[in-house]
Amino acid sequence: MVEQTPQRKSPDRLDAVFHALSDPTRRLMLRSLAGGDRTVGELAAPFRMSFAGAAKHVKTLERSGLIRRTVRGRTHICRLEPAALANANAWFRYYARFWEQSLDALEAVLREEDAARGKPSRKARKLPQQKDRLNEHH
Amino acid sequence: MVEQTPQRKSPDRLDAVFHALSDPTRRLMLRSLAGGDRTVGELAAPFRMSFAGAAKHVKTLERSGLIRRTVRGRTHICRLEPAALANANAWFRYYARFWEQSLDALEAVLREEDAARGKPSRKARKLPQQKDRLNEHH
DNA sequence: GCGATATTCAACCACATGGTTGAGCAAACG
DNA sequence: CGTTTGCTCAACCATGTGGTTGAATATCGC
Repeated sequence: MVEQTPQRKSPDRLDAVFHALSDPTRRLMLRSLAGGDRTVGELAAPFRMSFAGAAKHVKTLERSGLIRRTVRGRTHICRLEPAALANANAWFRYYARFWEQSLDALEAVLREEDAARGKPSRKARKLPQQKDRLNEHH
Repeated sequence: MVEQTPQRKSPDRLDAVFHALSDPTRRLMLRSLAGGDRTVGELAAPFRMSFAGAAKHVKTLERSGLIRRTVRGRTHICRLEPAALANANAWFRYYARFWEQSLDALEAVLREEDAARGKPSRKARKLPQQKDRLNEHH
């Protein structure tokens, strides 16, 4: 039997957050919002799709809680809402515990950007014997 | 300019990864896998849905790259494949700095980013010239 | 061999999703 | 005032998704 979920604290918002993130258009919109608040029109502009189509994506982001919108006159200004992302990030952190061994391998991947060449430090992390992994760590 | 930064490594895998994570059943399966390798039957057992239904979820996880399966006899053993998760985690890392900016003192982040380049006061609100395409293929 | 086990596969269903178009509506502009 | 702007809404369509059932396919135990 599978234990009760680690996501019980943020009930089903995680579903919406991850779903929102699963679309490249919406990720790019978030990326744009990372540079500052944007109107729906500004968010929609870069995409080839219709305005209403892009506005749907904005609404999806809003429903997920990732962004918030304030109406000012006829323009709707969107801004990031970091709380929702924090939940998803917490999810990753939770699982990072279990995947710790592989996670420092992934750290290496992330650093590859900086240390792409230069040092062949190659930590040779013993390429884990998949037998005893993550059982001692809770 | 909108750089395609974090997604370029595994082109559309991010879509699949976030999509896989957007379902609570699949997240619970991942949680089970965090405790060790599992057969498809073991993964499916805790859920009230049909076996074939659960097996579909397993397949979705596999397609996303989050898990890998090795066939041994008639049983299929699934194990976590953290590399895919690494990309999603990298995505979070990338956006974390923008998020912090809206969370607390944005000047700190701006200083770290721009002071090195010598660009003084900066209004993040300014709309960048993103008229150029960022649609398609990210 | 036989039968039980572990799994995939195919067909099907209800419904959500991503996209379109066209209309409608409130606010800003001249 | 009327017209344009910014945006939502509703209808529609194609495809995808989560779920079912009923096979079919290997494999293990006897």
